[in-house]
Amino acid sequence: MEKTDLKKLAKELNLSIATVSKALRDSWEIKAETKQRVRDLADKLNYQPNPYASSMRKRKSQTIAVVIPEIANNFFSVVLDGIQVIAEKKGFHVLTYLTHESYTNEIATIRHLQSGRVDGVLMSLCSETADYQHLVRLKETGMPIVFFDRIAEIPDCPTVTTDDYESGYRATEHLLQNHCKTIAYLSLSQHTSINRKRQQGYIDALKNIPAKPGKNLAVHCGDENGGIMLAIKKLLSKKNRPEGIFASVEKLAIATYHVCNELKLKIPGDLKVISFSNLRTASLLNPSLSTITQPAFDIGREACELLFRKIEKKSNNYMSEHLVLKSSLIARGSTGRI
Amino acid sequence: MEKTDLKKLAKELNLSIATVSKALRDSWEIKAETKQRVRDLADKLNYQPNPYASSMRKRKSQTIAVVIPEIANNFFSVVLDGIQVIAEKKGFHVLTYLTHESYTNEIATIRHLQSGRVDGVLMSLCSETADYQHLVRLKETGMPIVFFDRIAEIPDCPTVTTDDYESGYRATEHLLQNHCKTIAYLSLSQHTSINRKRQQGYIDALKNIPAKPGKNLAVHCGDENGGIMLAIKKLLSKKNRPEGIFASVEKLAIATYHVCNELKLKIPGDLKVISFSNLRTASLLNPSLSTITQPAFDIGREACELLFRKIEKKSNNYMSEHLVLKSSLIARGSTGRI
DNA sequence: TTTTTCATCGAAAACGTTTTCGAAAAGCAG
DNA sequence: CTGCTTTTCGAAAACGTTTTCGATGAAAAA
Repeated sequence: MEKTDLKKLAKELNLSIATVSKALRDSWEIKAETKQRVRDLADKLNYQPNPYASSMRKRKSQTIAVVIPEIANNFFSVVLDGIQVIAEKKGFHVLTYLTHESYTNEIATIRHLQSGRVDGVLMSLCSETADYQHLVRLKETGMPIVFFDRIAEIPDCPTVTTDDYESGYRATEHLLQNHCKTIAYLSLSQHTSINRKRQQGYIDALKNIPAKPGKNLAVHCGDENGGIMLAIKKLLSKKNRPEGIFASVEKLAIATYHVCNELKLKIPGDLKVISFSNLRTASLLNPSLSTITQPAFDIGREACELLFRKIEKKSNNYMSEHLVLKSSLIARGSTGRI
Repeated sequence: MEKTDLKKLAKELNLSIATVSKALRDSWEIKAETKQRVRDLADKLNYQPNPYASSMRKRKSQTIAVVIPEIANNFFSVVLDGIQVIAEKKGFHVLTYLTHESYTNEIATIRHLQSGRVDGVLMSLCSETADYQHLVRLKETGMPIVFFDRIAEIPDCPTVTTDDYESGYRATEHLLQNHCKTIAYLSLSQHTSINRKRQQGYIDALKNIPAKPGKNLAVHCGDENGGIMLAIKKLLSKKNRPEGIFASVEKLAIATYHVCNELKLKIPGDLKVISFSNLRTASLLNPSLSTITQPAFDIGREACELLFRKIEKKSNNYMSEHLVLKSSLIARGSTGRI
């Protein structure tokens, strides 16, 4: 059975292509009875309009792109879930692109997105990205972009983030209250927006709290596994190793657990750990992991809704919302008293 | 700066649209010097060909669809990673669709895929799916489909799976060897291909092993969280509760851990647990979780490569490969002696 | 009756590519 | 200089929609 198109329907019904097209989109120009005839045959022949022809003619693709550093990651995969739910509700399709934390990949992806393949872009920067030229160029073509989590500071671009500064502050405070005298801050890269804010929260907590402040100890580990393990092992092997670790992303906490196993360090006895994390098994770890948990699903939902508002009424160009959702600190065993 | 298209390039260069088009795709018909002129201007004006026009004309979209039950799932997100890597290498785009374990959603998605939006489909069935009509119809339109993990038995459809029967057998055997006299088998649904094979392995292991066989105890929990917790709680509250649990998917093991916490049951003392799982923190759980781990990334990679072979040489219709990768059983604390 | 309006449809021009086919020019052999 | 091939390009027809605009006939208003 070859594909059925408008022409075929038209011939079969003794109508013009134009009439069939209008009937299918329920135009007022077409008589009710004709519409029904058209719909019936369309159903019978299982007609599916060619999305590429339609997209070309209407110059919109009903498609959005999601550009993220990685997918095998609890945070991003849940965000994507939220995005998909909204997109599906709007009848939009979702193309996902992974940068794998590579700036070069990000450039290439963004460059490609100039083609008009998508009507909008949802994006979280890769850890290497320190320059926003490519994103500014994309934005200048009129492409609606919404950033989430790892955002780019670009004028008139909506963002969805969490209260990273406050969370960083509270996490550090939490460690201090649990008697950590020295606290290390772990991150992948110093470039990302989230790192800057979380680290600033960490620094300010160390400064402002009257209890004898641990010294500022920030470690940027890079994003590949070997380097992370090495950096943490080095940190924890020093004779004056920190008493607490604040991991700015989940994989650093996981690595810390593994290193502690290797070095026979007890959590929370020898080392207390808290981490940004969306691990669903945080409470089942040994010991259970204290986390700052971001509302990942809502981030995806809100970012996607923001994007659709941008897509639908481009006129409202003055709109530049910055949505900040709240993360929640959940204290568990890894920061508990011995 | 308005978008640049072939017409604009042609006018600027005093060439025809045809020539510019052919120059950009490096046709032999075009003089080297002309090609260079065209490429230079295209670069300068940042020309990006309109993918929809191109797709319509060439009748191929350079796009594949991935249809999976959920994305916030360690297994599927890693599979997707593998898929993306291959797709990107081939210059293809990836549309993802989530069925959220709903048959209705699956039907709608598959129906839409008849439109020609994609050149091929990678798919894992939702747990409700017991009937393959919609998939057969899609296949009959000539759409290349490759199933992975939860496959549909449809003639001439390549599949990528793991050795589910053997793994089910080995997992059960492992529990028996660790002195479980009664073993419950947990699954989401009895419809899926993986469930049938894993459960059959379980049943045969119970039958074939001479040591006093535990009785066959299969529980199908459904796929929503409340139901799962309830079913497991009911199972473990019975006075003759099983001594071992074989969870056919990760979320059932997680739920089991939570229920055990609630009921004050000790793992592995009161209950031993093994599960199919791609949890990266399995070794860090309390207790560490014995797993059958599937090579998720490779499944994605292989499935995608199979799909591209289907897409590229449709002629080879006789090809109907069934790739079976090996899972690995990793014994950890949850099945250990007390 | 004549003129206007209204309801219903169709012809045709887009949308931006790719590809076929023929034309022109240039080179070469005779 | 003639006939032939080769090189290089352009005209035009697709691909399947959507949309504008005009045509037609019938009903309503004059």
